[in-house]
Amino acid sequence: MGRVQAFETDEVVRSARAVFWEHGYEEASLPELERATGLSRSSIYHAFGSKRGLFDAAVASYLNEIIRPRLLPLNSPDVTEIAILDYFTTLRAALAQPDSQQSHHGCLLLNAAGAPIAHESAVSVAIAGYRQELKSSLSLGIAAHRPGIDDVARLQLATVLSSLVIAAMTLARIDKEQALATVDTALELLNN
Amino acid sequence: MGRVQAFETDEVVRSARAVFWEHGYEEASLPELERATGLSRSSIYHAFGSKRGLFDAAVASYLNEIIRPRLLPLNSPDVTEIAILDYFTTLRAALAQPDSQQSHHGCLLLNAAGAPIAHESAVSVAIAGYRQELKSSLSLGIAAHRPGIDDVARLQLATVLSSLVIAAMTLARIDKEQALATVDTALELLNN
DNA sequence: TATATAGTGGACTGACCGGTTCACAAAATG
DNA sequence: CATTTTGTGAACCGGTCAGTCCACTATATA
Repeated sequence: MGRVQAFETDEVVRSARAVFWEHGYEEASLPELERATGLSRSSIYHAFGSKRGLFDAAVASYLNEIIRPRLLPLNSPDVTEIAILDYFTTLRAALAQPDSQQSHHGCLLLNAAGAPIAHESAVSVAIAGYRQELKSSLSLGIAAHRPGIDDVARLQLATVLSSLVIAAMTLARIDKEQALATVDTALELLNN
Repeated sequence: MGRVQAFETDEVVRSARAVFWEHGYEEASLPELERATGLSRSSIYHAFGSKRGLFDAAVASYLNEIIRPRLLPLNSPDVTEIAILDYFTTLRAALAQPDSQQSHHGCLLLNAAGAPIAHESAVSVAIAGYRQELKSSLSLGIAAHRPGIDDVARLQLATVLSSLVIAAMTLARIDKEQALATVDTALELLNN
């Protein structure tokens, strides 16, 4: 029995995730990934197979650690009446925070949507799935927030709100004011 | 007096625009731009100064030839009651068309929003300006569509509709059904 | 000590990148 | 024909890329 793996895979993936989030898949270089993870390329290739393999792990990490925790309260069996308000308030706070990755780089997945990597089936499926998950979660939050709402109106509002999220994330690295104003519109719609 | 420039600058920029639209700034290579424009790199550099100079011209071309013509009816002094419905119907048709660039690649500017090039001030300013222009135009269309609407509601609806546009464009290269459904939601909101 | 595996560092492969240079050809005018 | 400008093609510069290879070191267990 030989040497045991010394690094934490999740920790390495988090570091790599930050690089992909900032630069995108294509512009994230091996030297930069080496620096961020603290591993040499031999170790990276041994653990993940390829740069693309590391990217796939980063996408999964992003969904599990950044996206889904924020959607959790909406997907809870006892989702509260204000869970959806909290979701947007939390999102707004994240976008407003001066030194957060969300604030500077928007959404890793939505950024990938506009990049060449989106042509990879697995990547576009992941992004499409994220959007559906977002809509579905918001729909549950809307139902809890407005118990009497009919299905058609609820799904429509879910489409609108998820689109406001996408727009805000897209604008995050372009114009902070417009991004925050977009989230504010979501909150206004919910408070009407 | 010597040789006259033989190529049409606008035509060259259109060809280059198609390459940047499909690949993004970073992944658009000089050889690919040479192939698409039919010019050698010497001529490209002579006419545009750099790859970035060509990209800037492509962005201007995109705004002037793709974006603004579609917003024109909304910005007209005698904007019709159904101009905004026409806008979304036309957008939907473009996204539904199997072999159009919009259908395959979404929006050149919004794709750039998630790319490293967005860190260039001039690029992010162009994207922020496009979003404001879109909102402003939609606001005019909303006013014509619903003459009695108050300012607050109109601006809110403009934010919502422009976000639906952004979401649809982002989803265009990811999931055609979701992209079209997003535009449908905009039309439903207007027909309520 | 032997065995087995993780991890490194750097050289290497083969390819490509944006941008520059320049001799030469093409084309327009005088 | 001379002059001037556009446009080409290819070599070149200096650099970078993802991925491979391998001798070597480190580490854990028996």
